[in-house]
Amino acid sequence: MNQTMDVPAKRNTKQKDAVRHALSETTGFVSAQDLHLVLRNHGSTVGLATVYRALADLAASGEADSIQATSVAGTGETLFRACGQSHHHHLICTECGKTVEIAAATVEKWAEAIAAENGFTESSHTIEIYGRCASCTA
Amino acid sequence: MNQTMDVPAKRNTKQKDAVRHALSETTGFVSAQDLHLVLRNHGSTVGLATVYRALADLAASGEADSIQATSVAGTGETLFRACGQSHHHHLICTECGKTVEIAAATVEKWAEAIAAENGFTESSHTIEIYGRCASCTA
DNA sequence: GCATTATTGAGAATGATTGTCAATACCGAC
DNA sequence: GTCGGTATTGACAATCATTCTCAATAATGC
Ligand SMILES: [Zn+2]
Ligand SMILES: [Zn+2]
Ligand SMILES: [Zn+2]
Ligand SMILES: [Zn+2]
Repeated sequence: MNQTMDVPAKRNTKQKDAVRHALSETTGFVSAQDLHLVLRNHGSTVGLATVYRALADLAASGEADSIQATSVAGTGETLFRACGQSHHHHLICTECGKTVEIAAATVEKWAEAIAAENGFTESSHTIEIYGRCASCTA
Repeated sequence: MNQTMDVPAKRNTKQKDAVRHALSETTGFVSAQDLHLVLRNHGSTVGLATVYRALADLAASGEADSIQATSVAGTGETLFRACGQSHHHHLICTECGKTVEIAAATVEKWAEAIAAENGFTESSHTIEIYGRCASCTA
């Protein structure tokens, strides 16, 4: 093996757990800033940078999914959500943020096929569906 | 009609044409900053803010498509590309940026159906496929 | 308990994008 | 073609999300 062991051992901290917990409480996607506010409002003294670091870790380990808030009139912030481990996509309400996880083998195959047809390898994809949920259609 | 005319009449300017032209020259997606550099290197004295404004206009009028550069190790900048008018998606090489426009009625229907099944209306979607093109697979 | 060192938090720094505003250049009217 | 009202421009300041810095703190193994 040529793996120069230099990856710092991870530690469990109250802050990281607090972020994980706060994230699991929310139903839809949230920004790091919003989550930080929620935590502070609950008495936590966690720092903003720490929330960013914790979310980055969760996203890296697959415990959380992240998307870019592009919609309309946004500076494009990153939103996070605690999700199932298996590969899936999202149906998101642009009004209340309600999120439904979507898993469809057919589109996975489609995306894979499109890439292959054009000679692309190591393909990946980004697929999100937006709309206004029943509750918000009033 | 109740349309209080207050939309400022658009004007044609050299700068806007320069941006439009520079954008059409590039084959893949480019950032506003990169496009600004290209223009300056070609002798133009166009300002960065103007390039941003022109690109925003082009994107709004449907003359250009935009995506968020998330991929790997990017601060998430917005990329633009002169595209066909009709609705489509993209297959993008993460290495050289080569872009292929994709149009597939089946996924359009699929996305529409998923939204409807869950009681969502006014649905839209974001679908991009990434990979490494033949030339870059060496 | 103790030493080692990953982690934290406050604030500075960064990078992309947008706002400000006086100077400029379109464009339709004369 | 000239003129005038106003949309547009460009240099720079301002904003916003995110990352970096670094001394202080706390988790882990012994
Ligand atoms: Zn998810
Ligand atoms: Zn997928
Ligand atoms: Zn396109
Ligand atoms: Zn589509």
